[in-house]
Amino acid sequence: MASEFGGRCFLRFDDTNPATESPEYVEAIVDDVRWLGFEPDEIRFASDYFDQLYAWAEHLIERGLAYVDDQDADAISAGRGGFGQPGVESPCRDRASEENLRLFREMAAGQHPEGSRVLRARIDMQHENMQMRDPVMYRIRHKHHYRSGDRWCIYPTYDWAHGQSDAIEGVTHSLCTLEFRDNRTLYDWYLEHLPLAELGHAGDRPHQTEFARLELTHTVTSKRVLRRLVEDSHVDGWDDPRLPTLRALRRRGYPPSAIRDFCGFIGVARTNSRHAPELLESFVRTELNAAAPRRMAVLRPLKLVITNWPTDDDGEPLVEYREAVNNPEDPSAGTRQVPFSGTLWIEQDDFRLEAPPKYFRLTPGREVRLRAGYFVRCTDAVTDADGNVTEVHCTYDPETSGGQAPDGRKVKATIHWVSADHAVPIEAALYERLFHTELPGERTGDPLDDLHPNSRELCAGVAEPAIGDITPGHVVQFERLGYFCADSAVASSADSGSSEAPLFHRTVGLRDEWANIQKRQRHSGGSVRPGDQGGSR
RNA sequence: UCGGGGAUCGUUCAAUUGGUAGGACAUCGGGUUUUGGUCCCGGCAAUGGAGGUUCGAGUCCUCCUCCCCGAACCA
Repeated sequence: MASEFGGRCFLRFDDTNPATESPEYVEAIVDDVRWLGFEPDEIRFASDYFDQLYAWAEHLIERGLAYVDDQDADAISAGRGGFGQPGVESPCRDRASEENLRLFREMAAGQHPEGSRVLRARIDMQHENMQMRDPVMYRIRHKHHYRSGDRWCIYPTYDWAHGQSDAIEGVTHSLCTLEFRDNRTLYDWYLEHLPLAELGHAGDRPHQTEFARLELTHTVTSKRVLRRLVEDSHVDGWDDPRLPTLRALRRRGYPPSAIRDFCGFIGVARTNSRHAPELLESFVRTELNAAAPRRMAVLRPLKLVITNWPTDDDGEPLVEYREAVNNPEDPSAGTRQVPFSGTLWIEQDDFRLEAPPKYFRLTPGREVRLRAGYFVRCTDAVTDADGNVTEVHCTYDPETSGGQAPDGRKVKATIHWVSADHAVPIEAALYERLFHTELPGERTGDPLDDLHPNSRELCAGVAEPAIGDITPGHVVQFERLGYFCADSAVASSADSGSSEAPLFHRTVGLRDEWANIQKRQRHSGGSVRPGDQGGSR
């Protein structure tokens, strides 16, 4: 927004609570923001302003607008009243300002125990907005702060720090999420009662604007719940590709530009809404379709033998190098050589002993095209004792080397493959939504009750040799399977068993028409709706 | 219970001062295609409800309904 209007953008950490701040979080957030593509003009901390905040607190005390309250947290809470019930004033509320000043200085000097007193703004205990019922400005915390060290033992609350920090920085537009709407009244009250002119900033004081947070279905964004997922090992860490955190999306291969496009497209609104992840995924696909190099990989291998494949003088099957385009969307990406021979791995999904309706792939008697290879016709299949297909036999047509038949006959499917003798083992992680419901926790109150039991499936697969070109952190399209990101973690946190195979995270699948057809076939599944038959109305 | 926000296709974001409700995702149909991908064409589909003002209301007024936030020494 700052760049759109030629302004400057500050990234500020409101580190007002020494108990919940740590440098690790700061570094992680700054790192995530940079990766997303934003360079803050300045990084600031509310703790930079503790001195000014303290001086302003005395300013309010001197004017009878703040007082030290000796009540404990429970008493203050009880005195605040409730929705529709007015609060009651604290017995300390009319203390003389000299005494308030003395007490406040003693608090700052460490002469009072933690929790014994607070400084409150003196506003209105009858106010219909709870934020205005004498909010707490300072609390005593005898704790070390990761930035201000042991200099302070009283710490400002968020409300007392936020607007003032904005004012000190000369911020004009202070953006925050919807739940702070009620706090805005207090934000304005503080700023109106402080000598901001002394700051020397030109123009108006800061103003707060609220907008709806970005929510997605089938996941959680609550820090509390995310932490539970991580700490209770439901996921592998903050960068587990199933999480919606920026570092997770990064590890999964989401291009930052796709995330930015998505955010720009949905815009900024005040409506509480929850976007379907499909929309984000469509931006990811658009980006990756243009940029990702193509390779062939087989995730659930099934052996295919070409029975009429020629052998060389030693009786060994011939090896042929086929030229394959690296990206049909980008001719400049060039081509590569892919080894082809008489024994190949194909996808189990690409063969059926008995083909269901609309199934275009391999089945006995049918001819399909091997991508960048030849037409092959299935002659028969070998099954084991349980009836599982273990091997598929085909014959190839040497005339179809160009991918077309000279006699003009067509095939309805093109399938991918990997030469068995040249296959390099890989491991692929396929992800489902982390939660199987749109709004996790809606039924039981606990989001974890809606965890998808199999949100990750690991496949031991094979890929063509040129997979070696794909370095960690980069995304490749496995043809017909989706986009996959080479894992960038030093040691894979996924339990990959004994395999040393490189790990690929499926960023997102390709649009899958066949999956839709199957879904429809399942839903119609022989049952006919009553109205469809009778023709009566 | 009181205060504050909000409500438009299945989902989501639009719609000058009141003037034909539009796009994207999803979905369905068709075309192209050596990825059932991409691309192209087309279809379906909405103003929460009831009144009122007006030639004309998603936009203005009244009442109602539903959803979200708010009673931390959290942010």
